[in-house]
Amino acid sequence: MNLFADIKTLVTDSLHSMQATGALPADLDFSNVTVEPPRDAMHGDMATNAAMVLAKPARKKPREIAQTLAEILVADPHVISADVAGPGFLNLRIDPANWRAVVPAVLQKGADFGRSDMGKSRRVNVEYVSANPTGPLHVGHTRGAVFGDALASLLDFAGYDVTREYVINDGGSQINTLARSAYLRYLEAHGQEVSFPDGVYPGDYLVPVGQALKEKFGDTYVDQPEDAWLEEFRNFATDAMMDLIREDLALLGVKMDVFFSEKSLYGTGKIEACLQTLKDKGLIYEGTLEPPKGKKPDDWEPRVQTLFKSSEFGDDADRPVMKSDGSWTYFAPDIAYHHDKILRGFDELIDILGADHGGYVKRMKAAVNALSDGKVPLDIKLCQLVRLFKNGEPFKMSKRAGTFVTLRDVIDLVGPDVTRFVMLTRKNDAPLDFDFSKVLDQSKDNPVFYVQYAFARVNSVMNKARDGGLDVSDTGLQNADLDGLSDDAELGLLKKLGEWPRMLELAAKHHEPHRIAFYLFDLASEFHSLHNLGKTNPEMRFWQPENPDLSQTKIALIRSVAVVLSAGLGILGVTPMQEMR
RNA sequence: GCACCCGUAGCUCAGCUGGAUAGAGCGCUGCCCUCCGAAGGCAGAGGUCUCGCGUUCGAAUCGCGACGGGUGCACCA
Repeated sequence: MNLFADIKTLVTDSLHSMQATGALPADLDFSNVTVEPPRDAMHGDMATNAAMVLAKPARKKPREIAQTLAEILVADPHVISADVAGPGFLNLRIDPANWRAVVPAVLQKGADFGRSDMGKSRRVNVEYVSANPTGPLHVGHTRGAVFGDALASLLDFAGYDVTREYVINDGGSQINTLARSAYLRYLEAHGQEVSFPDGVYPGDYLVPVGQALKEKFGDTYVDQPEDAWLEEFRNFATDAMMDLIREDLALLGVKMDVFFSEKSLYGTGKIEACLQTLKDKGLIYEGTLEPPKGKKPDDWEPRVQTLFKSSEFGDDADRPVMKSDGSWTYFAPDIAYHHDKILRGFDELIDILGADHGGYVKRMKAAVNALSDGKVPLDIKLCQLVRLFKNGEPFKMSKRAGTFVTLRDVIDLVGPDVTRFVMLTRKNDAPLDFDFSKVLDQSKDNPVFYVQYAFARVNSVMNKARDGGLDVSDTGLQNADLDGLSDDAELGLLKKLGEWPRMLELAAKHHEPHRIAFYLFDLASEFHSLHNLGKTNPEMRFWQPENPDLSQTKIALIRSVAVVLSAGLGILGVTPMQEMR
């Protein structure tokens, strides 16, 4: 159930009947009509802007339309009052019974309450992390991983058919660097003194790879030229790094459906076929680009290359797909990869990238637009930097990797739940401060704790009531008489619960999982507030041993809060805690 | 120079794609436990939504132009 959607339907039905009686002209677009919570609760339960939106096309005064609409709406049993306010707002008061009905709906559906079919099972591919397989994941990857995973879960909850995908960049030259770095560790494993020049990866994580290479190949490659071992070491090291990355992801609780190898595009004709498709559309040509503006490279000279006409799709310039020596640029296999996703039948594509890839957005959207004839939308979400602190001091070095803080470092220090929640308390395009000391703080200053605590607190009350002999099972609570929920604070909490399905659809529509984190914080806040009323006013306590019926009513409400908290945390990938330790 | 992101309370940030008197948390001031978990709650002070022009019934939100901050601008991946 989604009360806001129900009332919106009621409003549009009423508008149609106004058209039938001639109160409104027949040809009107209702798509801008909204039903939403008013900013100020004093105004009512819901407000609609229908009269103001329609005033101009209908050539009527907004207040006049609102008045007629109000008369129709109050006739409906759901609506207690409909008042015209301000320039033409229509404020609605809903029969509290409608809000109370949220409770049995939550208790019956459990964690599925709020699930939506807005996605209509459309197939969405969410590509995230996709770190180069050259070492362990670091904090930057962590944010992208958490964001992508939560977004995927959110879309799933909203009725999309979601595929979580990781593309392994195993085709580029950084893999050669990895192989050479592994070779040095291999020599080291044979007791040789090695040094690590600039341009190779010095991290300790390659030590075991060197050992494993020794076990596998013995001393076969010890004094051999690069040609002899490069291919072999590339494959071995890439596999080892992907195992490492999979372990990292597992620590975070991230599970991918597909690991796509970029290498699989080479030598299979896929890149060629993709570019031929573009060529057939007249979007590939031989040409010369302008020199780059700003810092001009010293060695720049005009050269003829194979270019993609991305400027026809809003990019600033055309982009090269082939170098002058005839090899592919990075862009070419990436286009082919997105082409592959289109060919696999996805209706929508989403890429999660680091903010440093901002320059890539327009050209990739251009390519997808061209290849799908504008039919498959591509949304690219850029995740800003994470700034790490400890006790207010910047935190930079890792014991493991030496040069950067790894995902494992973060998980070891604060655990996956805290990591995930904190990283989702900011929208993706805002930088995030992550202070190791603050995120572990057990107080209301820490949103993670605050939300978890609300859940634990509900459980605590329920345990107490259960010990007192009350039936607090979900089926038992469904039978509670909810008329006893009449206090403003209780109704406020009911309304907040009623907003959950609506909030969720908006978050899914905008690809913004952070909205869930903020909602959960608000919900927890209203719960704590209500809980506190019982401190001074015993009648407001949830568990009142002398009044089991009323207790059951109140506990049905807070149990619903716990269910929604749990569902929301579940989408974010955070495990709710029964009790705080 | 160009593109993208950002600019909201002293600080860190929300603001539901144009709605009503712009909201939280921290910090500051003052309150509330013989208490279902005070690991909490309530109240107060604090704003020219960076600035200007425009669009309209109505702008923090949309458009244009400044200013300030970040990121990216190679045949790198």
